[in-house]
Amino acid sequence: MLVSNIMRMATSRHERTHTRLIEHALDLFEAQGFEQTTVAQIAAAAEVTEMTFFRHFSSKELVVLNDPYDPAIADGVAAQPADLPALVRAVRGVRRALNGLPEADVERVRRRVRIIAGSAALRASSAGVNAATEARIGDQLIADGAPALVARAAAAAVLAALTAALFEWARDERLTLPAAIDGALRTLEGDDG
Amino acid sequence: MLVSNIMRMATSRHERTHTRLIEHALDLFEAQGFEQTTVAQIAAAAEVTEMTFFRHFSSKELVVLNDPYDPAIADGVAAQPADLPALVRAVRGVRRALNGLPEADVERVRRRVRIIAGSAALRASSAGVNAATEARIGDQLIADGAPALVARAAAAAVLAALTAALFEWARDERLTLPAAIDGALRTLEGDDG
DNA sequence: CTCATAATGTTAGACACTAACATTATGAGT
DNA sequence: ACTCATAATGTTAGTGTCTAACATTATGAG
Repeated sequence: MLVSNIMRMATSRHERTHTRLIEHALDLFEAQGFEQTTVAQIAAAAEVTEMTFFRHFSSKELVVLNDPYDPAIADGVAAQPADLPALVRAVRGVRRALNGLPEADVERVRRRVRIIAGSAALRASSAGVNAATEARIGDQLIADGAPALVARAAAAAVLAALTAALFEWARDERLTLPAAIDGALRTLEGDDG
Repeated sequence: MLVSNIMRMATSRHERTHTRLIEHALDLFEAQGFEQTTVAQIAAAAEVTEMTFFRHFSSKELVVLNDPYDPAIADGVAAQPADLPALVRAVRGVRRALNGLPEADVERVRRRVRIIAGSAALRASSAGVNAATEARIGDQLIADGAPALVARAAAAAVLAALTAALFEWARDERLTLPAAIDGALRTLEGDDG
């Protein structure tokens, strides 16, 4: 019963329409822009109703903003020695968590980031998605002895720099994802001229 | 004619309903929360129509997000010596721009920030408001010779840390606004343990 | 007091999203 | 293969933000 569930899960109806919605949504966002695309259009392209769209994604933004790498980041921060400055701990924690990124679907990620970077609404609510991670990083820094103000500022700065790196990477074809991330993080460590 | 215009501007009808809308909006946001308050309620309290509300504020968020200190920040960055690291230039530029804050209405600012910090929607779109300032800081850093990636990361980090400082200040009554800002900025300079 | 125009009102509608209930499809056990 | 609980989707009706086009009222300059 468990096994059959797992077997079925690989391509259940729910999952099929889920990916179908994502694909058509991204296509439309690239072709017409995010704000110019209505949920009705996406639903029609995926041959479902608007209602079904909202059953899969609680908002139009969340079709694009699906960050599965979040929990790892807070763990990476927790793994840092507590006697380092808060900002350094945050930077190294993020670097550690993002070192082993799955090389596989980098192009798919770049596509999404490009769409996000191209829409003010998406950029804004991508900050909202990051808020949970930011809070957890801050909590971890506080638990390791940092003052609240310092911890919140460090967490916010690292995530903002990381997001900026992603946007630059999406914009500049010559950049590698690890190179962009490392460049941004090193900026925070003062390793530049 | 010019004089009479100025005299009238101090309390024109437009300006009166403008401030009336703001006051009633903030009152309602504090009493019921931002998302629980409808524009219709605000308009009714201010004795105008919804349409009038949107003529004064292009979105519900913009009643609270009214940052008049933006252009000064980019100027402060421009005033820094170009041979310093980008992050340091950004930090010192912001510090310089925010040194002479009008002491007067600090409590009014704290009220607004508290409302913003208490709503996910407002936090998200406050990032949107900062985007223009962030872009200008980044442009300035690039103009002074910083690589694009470093410039964007530094600008994003500084503004994010600044925002975090504002939220902490709104939350912690013991904090002074200058102290909060300075604490966040010094975190980015590595001046802590 | 008159008149241009600034300020607000009215109406109609698009779009994102929610709630309650109805319908269809899918697979598990038989 | 058949039955049936339930997962998945559909339908309908609505709220709330925001826009556009046009109508009305208030304000101050001459």
